Amino acid sequence: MATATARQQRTQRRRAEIISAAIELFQERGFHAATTHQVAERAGLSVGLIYQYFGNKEDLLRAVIVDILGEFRDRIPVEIAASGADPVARLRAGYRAYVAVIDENRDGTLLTYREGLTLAPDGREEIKKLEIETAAPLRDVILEGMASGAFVDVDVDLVVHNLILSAHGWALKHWRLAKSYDVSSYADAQLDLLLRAIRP
Amino acid sequence: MATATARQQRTQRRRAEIISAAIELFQERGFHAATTHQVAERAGLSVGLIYQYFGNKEDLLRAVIVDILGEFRDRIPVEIAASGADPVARLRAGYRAYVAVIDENRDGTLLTYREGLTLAPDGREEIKKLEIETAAPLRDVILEGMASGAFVDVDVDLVVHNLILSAHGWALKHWRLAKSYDVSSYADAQLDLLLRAIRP
Amino acid sequence: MATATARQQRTQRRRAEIISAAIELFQERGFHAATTHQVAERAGLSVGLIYQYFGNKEDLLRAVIVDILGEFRDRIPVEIAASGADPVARLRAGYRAYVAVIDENRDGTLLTYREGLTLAPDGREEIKKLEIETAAPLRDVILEGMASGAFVDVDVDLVVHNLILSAHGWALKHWRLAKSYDVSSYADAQLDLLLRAIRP
Amino acid sequence: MATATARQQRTQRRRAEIISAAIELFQERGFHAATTHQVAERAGLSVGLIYQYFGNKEDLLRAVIVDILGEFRDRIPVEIAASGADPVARLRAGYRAYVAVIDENRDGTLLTYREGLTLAPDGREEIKKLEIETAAPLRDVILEGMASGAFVDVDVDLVVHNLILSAHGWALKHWRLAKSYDVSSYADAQLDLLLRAIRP
DNA sequence: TATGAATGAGGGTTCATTCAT
DNA sequence: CATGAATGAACCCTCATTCAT
Repeated sequence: MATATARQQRTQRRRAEIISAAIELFQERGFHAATTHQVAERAGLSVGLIYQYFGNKEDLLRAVIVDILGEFRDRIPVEIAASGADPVARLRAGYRAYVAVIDENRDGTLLTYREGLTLAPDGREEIKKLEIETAAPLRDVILEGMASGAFVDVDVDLVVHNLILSAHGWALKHWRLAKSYDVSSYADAQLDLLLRAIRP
Repeated sequence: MATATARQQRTQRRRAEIISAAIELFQERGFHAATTHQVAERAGLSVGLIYQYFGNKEDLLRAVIVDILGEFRDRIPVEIAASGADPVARLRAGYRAYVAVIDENRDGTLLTYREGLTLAPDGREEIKKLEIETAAPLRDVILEGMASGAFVDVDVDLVVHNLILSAHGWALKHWRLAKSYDVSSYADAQLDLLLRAIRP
Repeated sequence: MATATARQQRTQRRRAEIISAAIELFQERGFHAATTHQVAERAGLSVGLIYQYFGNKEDLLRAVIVDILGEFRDRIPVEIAASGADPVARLRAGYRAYVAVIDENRDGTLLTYREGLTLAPDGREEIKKLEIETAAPLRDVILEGMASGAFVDVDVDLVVHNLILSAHGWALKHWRLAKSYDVSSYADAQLDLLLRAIRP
Repeated sequence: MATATARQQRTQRRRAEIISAAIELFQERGFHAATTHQVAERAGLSVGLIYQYFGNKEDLLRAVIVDILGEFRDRIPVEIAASGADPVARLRAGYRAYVAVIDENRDGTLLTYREGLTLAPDGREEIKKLEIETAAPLRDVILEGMASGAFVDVDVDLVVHNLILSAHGWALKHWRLAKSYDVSSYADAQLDLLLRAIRP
């Protein structure tokens, strides 16, 4: 039905608008300091509506974080796929994409760190699952590399853990890193360091 | 005067009690969700007293973070000094101490991550300074090692940044890492990886 | 639009309800001793709403005082205008109206005296301006009288100052004056005294 | 006993110091905004001591007001007595003294107005009694004048009421009056006006 | 659907007052 | 007498949430 579809689209748009406003506000002032009224105002609609789209403030936070993590899940595999077959090239592409997403969303990344515990256990589990899902493509690349002999045998999970930490580090310590690096050179420097450790 | 000293000691103890209770509560429920009344109750004293020792809730948070960072500043140099002259041994000692402090203080570490941004600019600056101070001993060890030829030439600050991130990683992702590592093996695994990258 | 008007009316009514409750309470117990919860309770609505209509407790006090002063501004000129052309009659009408308003609003008048200084400089200025505005009609009457020869030349401002003080005196010392006077006889006695001084 | 006397003197001095500090503070910030700690600090002693000299904060306020009113009670009769036998001269002397005390203690006068109601009924009664006592000398002067034919027959209490109101008016509306008058000319102008009304 | 007026529990903070030293 | 650390009741204010329109 055309009407139903139109309505659904409208709903989708509304949701996106609210999430977008919430991301901005949560980043600017932190989840707790930002009020639902402010979110409503910035999104250009009424408080009541927020409660129709998201049951409560915490659910909105969850949606916001999921939205951010979603970008990683969507973009990293694409970039890896587009980079050919060489494990090193694939790793480089994946990591660079990861850091790029973080850079475009620096405050959002911090938000995930700051407010992860704010969520109730349910939400926390959802986030953890998404984080693992997000890291999976990088994990696969390392595994492939190890299988093909391009990388030595190491604890994949530790390496992935480090990759992700170092990527997040770009947001976490941006105030210091930005003096010596830009996104691209940071990613390269980290990759060089890692490759020295895991190349045969 | 004995009395003056006794009073000072009492004051010190009180401060420590409050900070300790605050760390627990802030980490359990988050800074915003924890109430000053709860902190008072857990510390076994009255709300009013908290406000006599720390001007307000945010100052308490600041004190808590400073207190945690202080432990790094105090313990790492000692461990390094006690480990002899070999750069690798010194690095190992310093990093292990760092990870150990984090492990003993996992809640506090997470707190620093979560709530560091909650502070007003002033407090944030203070924390940043302390963080740099805290990292200095590790930084010196790397520099010595590079000077003596024990390590190849790399960007010291990047390496130190990674060391600290990976140490914090132990607290940040403890829920996952604890399945494969204990503190000690985690530190060793990370050191091995790093040494592969920076040894000639 | 009917709805908009209805809403505005409702808003006006709410404001008036809150102000009315506040006048009562502030006068009964003093501004500081009265709590916002008490005001809300007496007005039959919630605390939160008070803060939606008036930003904070002090602003409520300001509104209360402005409201009271407004009655003078509205009523005195009307009474004067309705009293003909004779300066003495006009003075009498104006002053009696002034005292009448005070009598109907004795609590409010005392409040102005007691709590006027409680306001921050901004509010104080606003009040001062209103006070001057309030006195203007009486001032004009005296000036007319002097111009027409009905009154001798005196310092208008001093005379007006005394008129207002003596009117306020009815509220300030009501506990004593009420033994000998009622509103009307008080106003007359004061007028007689004044006229002896300023009639040629 | 010399020691007992010395102790009493010390007590008297302490009391005076506290009252003096309290007057300053209460005037500067109002009774409610001033804290007992601030009073203690300004008086150069500990909070606890205030509670030994005055049972509680309200009693301190009462003492402060009594102290101020005491000055009227002490000075006006002296000035009247020193001004000879002429009723007009005596009235002038008494009123000028009254206004002078107010001028020297402008904030204290306002304090009496603002905080009179703050006191519990007991204290309020005490103040009222003192006010009447304070006005008595002026009342007597008017009565004498009426008896001697220097003044016409009027309601003494109304006249005294006006005298005192106008004197207080100097403190209450000082911000406006100070543009046209100083203490002395204000007293004279008021006296002139009054004398036109009550001289035969 | 959409609004926003209304609610009220709860939090940070203050400060008069006490009491062990 | 004198101190000042300690208490805790109480206040102002915020803000997530609801619901009549």
